[in-house]
Amino acid sequence: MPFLKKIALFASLPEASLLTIAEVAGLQRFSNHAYLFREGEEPDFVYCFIEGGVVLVGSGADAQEAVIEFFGPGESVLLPAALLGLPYLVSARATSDGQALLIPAYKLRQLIDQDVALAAQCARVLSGHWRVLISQLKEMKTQGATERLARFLISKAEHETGAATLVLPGMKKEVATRLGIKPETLSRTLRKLKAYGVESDGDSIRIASIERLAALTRPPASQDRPNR
Amino acid sequence: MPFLKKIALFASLPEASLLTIAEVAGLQRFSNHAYLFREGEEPDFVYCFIEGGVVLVGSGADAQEAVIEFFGPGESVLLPAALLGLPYLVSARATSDGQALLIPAYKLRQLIDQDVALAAQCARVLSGHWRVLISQLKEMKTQGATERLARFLISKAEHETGAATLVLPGMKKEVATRLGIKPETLSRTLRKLKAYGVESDGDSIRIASIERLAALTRPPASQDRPNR
DNA sequence: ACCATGGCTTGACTTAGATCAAGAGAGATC
DNA sequence: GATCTCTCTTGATCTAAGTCAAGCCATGGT
Repeated sequence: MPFLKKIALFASLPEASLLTIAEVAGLQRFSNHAYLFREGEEPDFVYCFIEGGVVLVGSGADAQEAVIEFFGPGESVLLPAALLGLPYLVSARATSDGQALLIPAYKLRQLIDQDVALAAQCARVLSGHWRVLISQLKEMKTQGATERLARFLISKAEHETGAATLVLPGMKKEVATRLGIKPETLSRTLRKLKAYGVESDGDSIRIASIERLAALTRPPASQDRPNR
Repeated sequence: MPFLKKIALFASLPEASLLTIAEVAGLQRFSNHAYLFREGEEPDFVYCFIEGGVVLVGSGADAQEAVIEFFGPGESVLLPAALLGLPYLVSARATSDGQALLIPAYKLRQLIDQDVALAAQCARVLSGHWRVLISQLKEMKTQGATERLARFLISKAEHETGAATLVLPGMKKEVATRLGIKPETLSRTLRKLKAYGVESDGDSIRIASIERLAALTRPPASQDRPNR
């Protein structure tokens, strides 16, 4: 199982642990827009993406969807539900064709109490996930739609300076709810960002200068604020 | 150290682990409104509350504060930053006098690679925290201020049916930003909830019927929706 | 080739919540 | 006991984002 090494959860584990995992892991292909699992279900597996990715969505009341986050190759989802044996709080919908490694939840619950390396790595990966959510929550509570979109785009760019081109990790309407806004508002906000050097064509985006865009997110701070 | 048993992180650990932890843990008293640590600092300790609690706040641009969550007795904060050795993303301000157990971060980073029981328990506690944040994010993205307040109040009540009395876990303005709204809006929203049997006096709240309040959060769902 | 379907954009209008402003109480401090 | 400061409330207005509605364009099926 060469690709175990590509999954953050397993990359740093010693050979012994890898072997045990390889024994219980299964491979699954999935196609775009397919649901890998749904909110409320009992957790059967942890999903680790080798290729392609998913979006985690929570379905609020009404028919509203709340996109929590996008996940791609090397990342894992559902560790929390699997470890605690509690129903999923979110559904996962594929954002492309791909394949994932599935680790049975009950196996993981056994292994984690026996294998220090695995347990410690789980704790570290979960810590990272926690920090991602904290950042998102902070943004939701303190920034407006424009700033959030700007930071989102920057976070999807590889480098942090100069120009960048990137592809949105999902449909525009998914990106919209990830940002906590409606698709219509995303459309308009994206257009507003043209003035800051952001060109969009379908699902690919070109940022002329990341610095310029970043300047948007922290208000001038000092004396003069031209307009706004 | 009898109170190690009262901390969720340690409650289920075997004697051997408890002893190692007791050796490195220190006790600290703190008083209301004091900052235990601030955003951006290097993580020195994990904090486990024996008595009293804190609020985790992230400071967005400008002077805006974003309250992430309240933590009280038995709970721990900062595990993620401590395990990863990354700067805190939030500050912690006491919401009452109290005392906390401090575990040095570097010790924890050592222990977690040696003690399965501890590592596994960290993973489980972090899983729980992750789920709490997911729920909050979902609410932020799909519900209005009124619904969020209602669910918040319900979550602070001990039982889930009948009447309940509760004390807000912090100042009203902290509760407000925890909910992602301004203090003024909290005031008004609280008043709106009077119509649903919620009486407030200072920081104590009386809910006449939790079921009635809960009904608010899931819209009628079926055919007829009176007004709205 | 035709017609659905569904995603995206754009415009006109509405609204939930923010902002600005003023005042009431409750502790502190001198 | 008078004054400051700080939290909370209430009222009047403003605005960012939501809603409703129409149209465009790509995709996919018949």
